[in-house]
Amino acid sequence: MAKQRASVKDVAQRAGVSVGTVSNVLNRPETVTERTRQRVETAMADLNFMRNASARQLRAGVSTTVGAILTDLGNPFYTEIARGIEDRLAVDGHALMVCSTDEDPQREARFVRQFAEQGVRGILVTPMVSTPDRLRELATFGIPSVLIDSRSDTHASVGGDHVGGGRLALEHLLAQGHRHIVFLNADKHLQQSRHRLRGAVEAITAAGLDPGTVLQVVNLSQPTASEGEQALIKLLEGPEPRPTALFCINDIVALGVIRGLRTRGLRIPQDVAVVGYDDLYWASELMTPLTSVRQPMRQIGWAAADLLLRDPLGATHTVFPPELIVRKSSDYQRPAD
Amino acid sequence: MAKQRASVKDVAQRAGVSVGTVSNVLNRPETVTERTRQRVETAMADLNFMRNASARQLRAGVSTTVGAILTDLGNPFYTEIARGIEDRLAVDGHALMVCSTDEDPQREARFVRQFAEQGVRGILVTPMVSTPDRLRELATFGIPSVLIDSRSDTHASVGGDHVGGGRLALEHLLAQGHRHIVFLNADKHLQQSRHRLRGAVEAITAAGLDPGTVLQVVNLSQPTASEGEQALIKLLEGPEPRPTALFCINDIVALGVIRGLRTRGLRIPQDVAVVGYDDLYWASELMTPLTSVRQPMRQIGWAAADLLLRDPLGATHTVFPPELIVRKSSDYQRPAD
DNA sequence: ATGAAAGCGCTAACAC
DNA sequence: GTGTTAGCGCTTTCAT
Repeated sequence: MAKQRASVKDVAQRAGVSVGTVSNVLNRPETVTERTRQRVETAMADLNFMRNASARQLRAGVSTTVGAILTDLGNPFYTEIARGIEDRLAVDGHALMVCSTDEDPQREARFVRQFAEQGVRGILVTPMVSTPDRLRELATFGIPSVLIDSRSDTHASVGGDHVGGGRLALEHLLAQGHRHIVFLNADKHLQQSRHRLRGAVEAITAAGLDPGTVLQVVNLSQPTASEGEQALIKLLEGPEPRPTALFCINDIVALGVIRGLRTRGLRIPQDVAVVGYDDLYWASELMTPLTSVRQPMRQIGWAAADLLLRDPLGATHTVFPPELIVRKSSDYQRPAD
Repeated sequence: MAKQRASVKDVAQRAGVSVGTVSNVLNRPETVTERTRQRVETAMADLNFMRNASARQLRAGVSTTVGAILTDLGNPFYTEIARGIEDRLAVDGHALMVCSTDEDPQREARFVRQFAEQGVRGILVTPMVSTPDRLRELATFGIPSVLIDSRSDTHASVGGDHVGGGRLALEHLLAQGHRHIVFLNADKHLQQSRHRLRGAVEAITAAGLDPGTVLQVVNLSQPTASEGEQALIKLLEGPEPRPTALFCINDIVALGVIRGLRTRGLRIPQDVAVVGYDDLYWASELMTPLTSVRQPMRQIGWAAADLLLRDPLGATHTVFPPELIVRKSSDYQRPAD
């Protein structure tokens, strides 16, 4: 039933040449006479020959697939990155394997190993703290990797400037007169979280204010809409003073926060201002258009894949500057108390 | 520099057994003595042995990766499907290769071939009209495939009921009193487009009305927000009567339409009602909360992968029923003219 | 229960 | 310019 696929041997036979010649037209066509090349190519077409990538990789050691280990394929931030990666890989015909870690180190470790066994050409990863260690060993086996969206001294990386992004957001909120701000942050171990917090604190200090009194940090167990909404509820039920502004680690969390504020009849931005991060494509169309720190996700993905393919060694760090897009959710000048 | 990876040979040597035994430990541990199994496993751990998937696949013919050919990894509809696929594959340790066709048959053909060369275990694809032909040949080579989101007589498929979805949307709009409705549809060759249109027409006919006068169809070159907005502008500038309701092929198009209506000062739903499709997670939080036909994307992806892995032959069709979620964008009873 | 050896499809070195 | 051949790492008979 299952027909056998044609191999180089079959092609060679049909074209009346040796397998070596077939291999040559495949890999070094310039070394083959025009005439025989034609014959071989005809034979290939006739037999519908398809190279066996496993055999090729086993023998030649060349891999043409790249693995991407992302935090969550269900999150547009990461899929935009994936799209950028894909576009770059398509340029020279590489394939992309993907997986989501959901920030579980165990899962990540499994995927790293799986990709290594597949013999991928390299690995792109939106990392956790422990990730670089897991990748170092692979590097000794000749499997390079590039970190996305956060950096490490030992690895090449491509991402946004999170310190700058945090600073931008806070500068804006301070300028709008806010003095009780809550940062709905992700896991405190994540570099992005720490960097954005650092930027926020810098902005407050630079304004001559005390971070300890101006900024309260809440770490979410997951940066999702429902966690954002939960955290908001707790804040509203908590002790005074109520915050006048919320800085959210991403737009999805902000979405949940906006929903929660609306449900409770609080006005945005008059009662509470909201700032998100990533500037996802729907941010401008929300019930309250969302102020957000924009990152060029697709470019980041593209650049990361590009780095991996051209120059995976060395610890280059490509940083894309963030951009604050001010919209209604924070567009309100607060009167001084 | 680049250390060599340990092979079964190295493991065998270190454990003082033959490579056959190592292979047995890997593939049929029950046939090996407890004691030697221990020894081999220790050796593997010591050498940090990683199986070479290429060699394994070449020799044993088993592949542990699945290819998914999706329309667009940048679109949440497809990434939710991807996430569902991924979750199912993770259950038995399969890896996922993905790519976006952007509805380009050429690209699709390239990816099909690429996956075939990789020797994937099977292919999942959100197809175009010509897709089944492209896959049929692979089936004869023993590479099964499952269509997602649209069906064919020759292939297994998993997806939503688009006829039913179109019917739901139109029944609703007709009940609200609309008699001039525009369907912002995708490519007319896509099965989803045709099915949803058929459902829409059915609903109109069932209501005793004339589809020709009630429904106008506009086919978008791409189902994107900006194309949706463009189409809207043309409609508004076009001849009377202006439509009172817009049925959009997906929520992204609806997003553009809503933006366009707002920009031009038209009220939703009083002046124009809008209905989307897919019910993406932000639909309820838009400036005008969006009525939409919900599809269980993640489940669809999961079911498709499940089908591929368990029972890829035969032409099973799994259909998930759509659900209409009514929100403000269409929540207005139109007075009879 | 374990070992020896053939061979999956391909590439690359070498011979002609 | 083309043919011959060894061998990549693994699995799998077939002996023992």
